[in-house]
Amino acid sequence: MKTTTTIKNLPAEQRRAVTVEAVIELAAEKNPASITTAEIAERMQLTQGALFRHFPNKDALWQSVMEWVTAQLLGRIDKVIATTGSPLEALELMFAAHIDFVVKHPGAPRMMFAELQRPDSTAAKAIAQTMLRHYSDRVGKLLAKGMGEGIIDPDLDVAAASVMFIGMVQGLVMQSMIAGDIAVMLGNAKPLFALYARGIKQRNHER
Amino acid sequence: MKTTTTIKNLPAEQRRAVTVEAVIELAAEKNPASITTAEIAERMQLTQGALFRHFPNKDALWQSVMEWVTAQLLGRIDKVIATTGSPLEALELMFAAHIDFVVKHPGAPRMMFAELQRPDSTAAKAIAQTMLRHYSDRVGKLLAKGMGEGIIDPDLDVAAASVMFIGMVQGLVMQSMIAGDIAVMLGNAKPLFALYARGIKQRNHER
DNA sequence: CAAAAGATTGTAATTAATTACTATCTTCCA
DNA sequence: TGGAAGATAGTAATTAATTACAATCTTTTG
Repeated sequence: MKTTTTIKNLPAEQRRAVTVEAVIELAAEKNPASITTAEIAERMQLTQGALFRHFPNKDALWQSVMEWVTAQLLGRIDKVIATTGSPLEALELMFAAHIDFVVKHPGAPRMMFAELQRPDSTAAKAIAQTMLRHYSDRVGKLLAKGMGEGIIDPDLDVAAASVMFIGMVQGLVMQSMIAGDIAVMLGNAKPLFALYARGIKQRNHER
Repeated sequence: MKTTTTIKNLPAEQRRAVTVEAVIELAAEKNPASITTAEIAERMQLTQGALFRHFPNKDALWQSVMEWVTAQLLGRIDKVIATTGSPLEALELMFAAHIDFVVKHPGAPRMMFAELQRPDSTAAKAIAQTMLRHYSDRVGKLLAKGMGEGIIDPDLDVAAASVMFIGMVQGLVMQSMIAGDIAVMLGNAKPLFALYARGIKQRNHER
């Protein structure tokens, strides 16, 4: 038999996938900017040089990581939006899906933030930027739809409401980093969205 | 004459202060975790080795930086709180003061975030954590006071409202990083707080 | 079907550059 | 003039990337 803690001679595509996962894992434990190729290799039970058989350089690896994060997050979110009628409910499920993803992969938001901080204009950074733009678009569209349906306050500042939506996630990430415990996000997610909903909802005009 | 682009032979205390400022400046331009002592020295027109005449090691320097950020931010905020009667108005001015500080020193929030991400428990990280706890306390106290005065919804989840307050700042920082322009924060600050206020305010009970 | 030929994946060692930090000499100025 | 501040020139360790070589998988072909 061979229950295989370590798998060697993986086909290239598979090895690349495993490498990306290893980076996400490491990003959960330390500042992504400080992750070395040696650490990645060690985590995968591989020699450092072997990494460069699958990625021409470190930047290319980081680009793959950002593509993975983008596909994962936008994929989950779009699935939720597609299967939900009410825009307000969609926003709530979208928020929950995002939190769920971040709890499962705490390294993902850290990678995002680290990439956005880079001064140069690398491919990885560009991916992170477009991803967030798409994310913001999704929120904006749902808000606009809700305004059309009379559920959301017609005087709402959509840009501000989008910033606040992303800020909520970021605030939870921050809180979990202070607490040193990722799970605290789950407990605060629901009341947080309730507060958000209270701010954007249309009010009764009876007086 | 000598209009002093470069000032040499500064007294130790002054040199330390200038060094901290240089780090904050660099942190605005790149990931704080990637800042090297050589870069800091270059920015100050000093040789790299000279830095270690004023700081025993890099960690000590980073600790000083975090102490500076703490003193600056909490200082500004406490001044605002002390000179404002209404808790809701105090929250708004506190938010404005925070944004103003971040716009003037974009490196500050990045240093905070980078410190919180560290896996080890350094002195600098501890300072960052306590700072955020104090910050959260200030918000919580103001919210509680507002609830007592009947201005803020008595059923409000104070913890969630605190997370959202910090999240707003973080969201604006994120937005400015996408845009690559720090000043966008100023334009979105006011509508953002208005949305926040709408979520936490006490409602009229006439019906 | 089996063995040779080729391609793929991985190892171990080494590279030049960069890192934080130090020892020693020089300059400044109170 | 003597102590503080900076310059100069180092150190050992770590970094991403490259090398020559070996193991292993896949394809071809007699």
